[in-house]
Amino acid sequence: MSETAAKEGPAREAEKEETGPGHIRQRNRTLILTAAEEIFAEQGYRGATTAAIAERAGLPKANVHYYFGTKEALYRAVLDDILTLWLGELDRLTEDSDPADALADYIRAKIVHSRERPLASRVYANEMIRGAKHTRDFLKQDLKSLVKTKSRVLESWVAQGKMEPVDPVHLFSIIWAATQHYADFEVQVSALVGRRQMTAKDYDEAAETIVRMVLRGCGLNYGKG
Amino acid sequence: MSETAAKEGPAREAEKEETGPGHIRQRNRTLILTAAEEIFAEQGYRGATTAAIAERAGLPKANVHYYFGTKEALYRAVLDDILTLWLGELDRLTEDSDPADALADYIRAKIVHSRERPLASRVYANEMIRGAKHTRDFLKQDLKSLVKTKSRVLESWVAQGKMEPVDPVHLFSIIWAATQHYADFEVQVSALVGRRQMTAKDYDEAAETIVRMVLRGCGLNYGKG
DNA sequence: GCAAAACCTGACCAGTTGGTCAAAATTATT
DNA sequence: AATAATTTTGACCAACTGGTCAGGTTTTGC
Repeated sequence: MSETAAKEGPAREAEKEETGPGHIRQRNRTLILTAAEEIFAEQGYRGATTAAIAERAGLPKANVHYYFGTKEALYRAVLDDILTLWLGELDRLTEDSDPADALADYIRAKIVHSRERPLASRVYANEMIRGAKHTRDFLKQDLKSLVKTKSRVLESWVAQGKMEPVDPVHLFSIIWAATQHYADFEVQVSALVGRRQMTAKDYDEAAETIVRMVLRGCGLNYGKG
Repeated sequence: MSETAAKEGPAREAEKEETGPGHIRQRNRTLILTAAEEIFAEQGYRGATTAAIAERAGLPKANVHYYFGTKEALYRAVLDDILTLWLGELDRLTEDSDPADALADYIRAKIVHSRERPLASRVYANEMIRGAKHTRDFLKQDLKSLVKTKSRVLESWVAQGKMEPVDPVHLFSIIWAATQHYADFEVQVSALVGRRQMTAKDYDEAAETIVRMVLRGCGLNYGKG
């Protein structure tokens, strides 16, 4: 994508008072990006107003436009942050790792993400639902080639006799759908488990259920299976 | 919910020219509801404008307000339609049916839904992502009690030794997530399979992959499993 | 055929929106 | 200390938004 994500500040002590050139820009951009992620997740693209984002960030509206220009540029920057966060996630799937361990680890990591950064997941889900107008290139290039790479890993696992053949696109789709569901549809799942908020145990049980279905679906052992 | 869904017109021949009292109301409400589902799915609640809905329906904006009053009432009517459509969906899960057959049928039916009415799914997904402000009661009452009823069916299957125990809430969550993903994230899946639009075969393969994982995850037979 | 009910709609309105700008305040550089 | 660069912000604007309404047209019931 285009905009650069929030970078680390100067590697100083963990002191509040940062100094040096650009530290104001750094702080305010982060404030705005965080606020924007919240508002975009809660209200959708069109529903989010720059005024609401500014208020949540504790800055005047004109300041938001000073740093990001337009609402659309800010939205792209938020998406950039999310995609950067998600991109390296598939690293644990390698040819010589154990399929069951690798897939289970990946699923559990994705569930942790759903618990810890549900807002990011919701912004992304919103973007997909509305047709991925700002993410077309990412999907057709970065994500597609990443999936292609990882498909070869799956094929090698199959060739090594480690697992049954499974269509990789559908496998990833199911894993992503199931794990992100706990972020995007949190309100529905919460209602069904009868709690105002899901507990850590709820998320763990969700992860184990998904792991169980995926592993057995791939002809791998899980529990009694 | 409150508003009534689109009802069947008088059971006449399949003629275009309907007559009789209320036929105008019937026709225009359907036109507006269909247009509204499209616009709400594409733009989200806030992004959808009554003007855009009216234009898509081929009617002046004031006409939309004549039939539905407010944008919010129209949105609730659209949601009503969707929920009514989805409510009777779980009927095939009964105590004396075969778990493998019943679950497989249900998953395949849900995938058909994702293919044939993706817009409805997207409106619902959007509503969940944004916190289900208009659907709280449905979630906590109708859906929760329905899931509770169906949980007893699952428990009876387990008691009959037909399948392994599985947490019903997570099982349904995974099924819904995986199947609806093909409607909500259609643009992403399309990009990954490398087609502008998914084919019927793509949907069938998706369904079979989900069925395979769910059945084996429940300790049921599927293919070589 | 006629009155009542239902339907239609252009014109209008008050509130909101993303975005601009110029002048002031602060921070960085020399 | 002086100058340059960056940051801050209230005031402003044109476009758009959901919603209203009065007066007209069509459909319905009898």
